[in-house]
Amino acid sequence: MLELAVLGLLAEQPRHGYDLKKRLSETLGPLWGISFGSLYPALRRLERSGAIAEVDENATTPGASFVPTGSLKGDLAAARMRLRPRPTRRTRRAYAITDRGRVLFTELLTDESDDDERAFAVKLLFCGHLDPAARLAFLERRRAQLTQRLVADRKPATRTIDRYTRSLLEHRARSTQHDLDWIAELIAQEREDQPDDRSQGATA
Amino acid sequence: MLELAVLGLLAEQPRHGYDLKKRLSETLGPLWGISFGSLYPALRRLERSGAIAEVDENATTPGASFVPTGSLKGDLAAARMRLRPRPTRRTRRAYAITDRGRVLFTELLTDESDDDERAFAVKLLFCGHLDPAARLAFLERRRAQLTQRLVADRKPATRTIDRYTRSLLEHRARSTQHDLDWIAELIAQEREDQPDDRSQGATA
DNA sequence: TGCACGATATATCGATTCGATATATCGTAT
DNA sequence: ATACGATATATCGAATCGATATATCGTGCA
Repeated sequence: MLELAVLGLLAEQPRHGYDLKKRLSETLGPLWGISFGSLYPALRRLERSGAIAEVDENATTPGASFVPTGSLKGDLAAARMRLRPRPTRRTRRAYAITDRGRVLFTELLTDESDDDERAFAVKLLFCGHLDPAARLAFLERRRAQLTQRLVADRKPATRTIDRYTRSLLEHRARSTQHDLDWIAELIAQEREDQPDDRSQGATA
Repeated sequence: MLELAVLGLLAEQPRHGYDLKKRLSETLGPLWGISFGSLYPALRRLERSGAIAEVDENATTPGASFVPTGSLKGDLAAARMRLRPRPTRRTRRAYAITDRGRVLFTELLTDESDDDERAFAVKLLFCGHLDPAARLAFLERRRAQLTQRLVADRKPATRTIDRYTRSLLEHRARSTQHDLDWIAELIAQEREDQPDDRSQGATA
């Protein structure tokens, strides 16, 4: 999931870790407070797998020039580092998405096997990269999921429940309905933009 | 967090793992799909620390009779197990909360340092165990948190954002407002039940 | 000039949680 | 009998979290 989020942001332009975290936190907000302890390992995983690559931050045309910044930028800093046992880098590392990364991005974005709350939010952020039909399918999938949940929520509890528990359950049901209305509106907007409606036909 | 949830349920009556998971899943629902991979280790942690203890399921008076079920219930099953290298138990293990556990439960329930979405939901489930003043403080804390978030959500985005991102942010703000209304009502109900309002007075 | 301090930035550790998988037991319908 | 689905526990590797450490940058101010 984190990998999808990172790839999605890097698909726009090269960024460094701290920036990625800021963007994701302000957009996903309380739903997913990404931590550095998961972000940096994720970046290393992606780099190892060749989905992203470190780039010179000053490269203005993203994707074009991969200047592998193996050399150093500041001699003083470098000298200081050489004095220490493990020369940990603490200056910016900018990453750009690679062609392999774009393929992976599409795979993760269209993967239907993981569809929890988080996954939906992240995928929605980047569903502009999907073609209209796939995007509609994605939204419909979410709608079905929420409808399903609402059915489960509506059925009265089998056992006696405490006052606060009841309130929580009632609020959850209302929230689900709220989410459902939202998705329905997103779908309506999609259909408006795409009246080309061959309803589930295989005439792609 | 899981520990609080487990202790809260066991405070009502002894239960076994599978049951705990069912209860929590149906109540916390999509917000927190507890997995066995976290539940069973949590049970072992709690048992090691003495917060819970294994009990005979047939014990009708919880907390009174701790019959350590070291002995076996079925000879045939036991015989079958002895034939295997590692006689893993797969029959029910019921646990009951101990006095140590009740202390820990209260500590976790009143701990203000972790207050994310999950923590709020879990604590709400068990806030009936708090005294009215503490419960009100808990709800007020949540209200402040949501109000804070709403302020952050309301401020217009500094940068250009995509259509779907905007929709997500708008929906989030509405959801937060929805949650806030809910909490406000819970608080109102509390004050109704507790008009005894000596505002922060120590006259318990 | 220098230097204190908060914001920016990366890294890492231990613990918790997740998701998948394996396997045993129980109830019941055929 | 026995096949099957629901109940039940256990475990592994990987992802994530939360805390902590440390370096660098920008800015105000003495």
